[in-house]
Amino acid sequence: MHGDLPPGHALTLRGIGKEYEVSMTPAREAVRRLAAEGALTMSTSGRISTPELSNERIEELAALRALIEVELASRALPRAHMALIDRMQTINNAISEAVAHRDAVSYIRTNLEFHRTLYLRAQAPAMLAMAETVWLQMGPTMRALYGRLRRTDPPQFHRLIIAALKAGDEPGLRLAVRSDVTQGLRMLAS
Amino acid sequence: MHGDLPPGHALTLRGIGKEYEVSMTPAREAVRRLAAEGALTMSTSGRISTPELSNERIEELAALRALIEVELASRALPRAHMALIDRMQTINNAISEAVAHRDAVSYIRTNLEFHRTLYLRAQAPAMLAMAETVWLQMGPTMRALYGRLRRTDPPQFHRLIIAALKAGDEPGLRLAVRSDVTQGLRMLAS
DNA sequence: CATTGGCATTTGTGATCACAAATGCGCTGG
DNA sequence: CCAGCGCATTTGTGATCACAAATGCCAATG
Repeated sequence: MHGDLPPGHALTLRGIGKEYEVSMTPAREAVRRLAAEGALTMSTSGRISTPELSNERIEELAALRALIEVELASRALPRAHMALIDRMQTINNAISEAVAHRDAVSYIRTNLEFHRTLYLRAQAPAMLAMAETVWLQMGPTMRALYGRLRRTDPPQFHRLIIAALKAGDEPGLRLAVRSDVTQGLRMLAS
Repeated sequence: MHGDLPPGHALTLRGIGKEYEVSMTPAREAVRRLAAEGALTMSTSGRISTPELSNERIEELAALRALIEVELASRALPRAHMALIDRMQTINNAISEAVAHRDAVSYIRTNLEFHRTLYLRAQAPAMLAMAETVWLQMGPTMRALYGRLRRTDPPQFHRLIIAALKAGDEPGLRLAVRSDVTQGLRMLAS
């Protein structure tokens, strides 16, 4: 989810088991679960690797993020008090730091933390789980995308999200979240 | 997914293994995967059962269905030719049959087949997978809901969906799908 | 130099087992 | 008759193993 692995990275059950000091059995369960969620792909012969997403698949996942996360943000809005917004601003500073250090993994992790902090307030665990499943599928691809990118400025739409939250502006929040979530697509196109 | 099991139904690895003539190992993998997708729940001690959904959770899953399936229908609309609509009408007749026989499992299965037939045309596998994950979570609950229901008429909104498809009416299709998907909530309220 | 053939190695699969914890049933005592 | 206790049974966990298939390397050949 955090982009620790690049797309197409191969994994083995014995390797995972050794890494976490367990036998093949727990490693297999974890892998099968992640494969079911789309976080890993298994070839017909059972080989395990991180997914290499086609552009169509990326567009689809971005559309799913837009659908689900806009709804989550909308549901969180009435419950978003100043303490929450402050916390999001703190996380946003950490994102700037990660961007400045060109640390893709930190960037992805703090960026997702920013979103999750808001969505937790929506009190909608099933929706949040869906959103996280999408994040899981995009992890390696986001690493590749952000790694390719040469940017030094923090995400502009996060400021819009925070502003909309402060103003209680629901349409503005929906637009800001949709824009933020879809911005990765523009990177892809360029 | 099809409501073969009622909510809260307990399962054991050894029982599943015996039922499908395999050892505990494949049974465990299947159970862990289904648990990860929310189709089964595992207690803290690892006991397995079908989920008993709270009303809040049902509302959330219905909202997810509305979000995702409306999008799928919208994407399928431009590709929905007459052969597809004919097939959907045939399936709709099978639904009427299932309703007449008060067969909850057949009803659920054919109803989902109706939706899947349309959504397959959207060429959006990730979205369809998401929708099916939601279906999976609702299976036992749908069985309980439809089993409680005493109805003899087929779903009214399916006719609206077909009409909107024929007319190429996208807003109408979105509304019809949303209504159809959300109707189960009304059963719950009554 | 590229391609094909074969072989050693790697790798996932499913079964089995020992173990510990949880469960549930029957018994006892009030 | 009911509540509480204790033990036999059930149940999930993780390790290990045998096996078959796939993989990849290396050499032989055109």
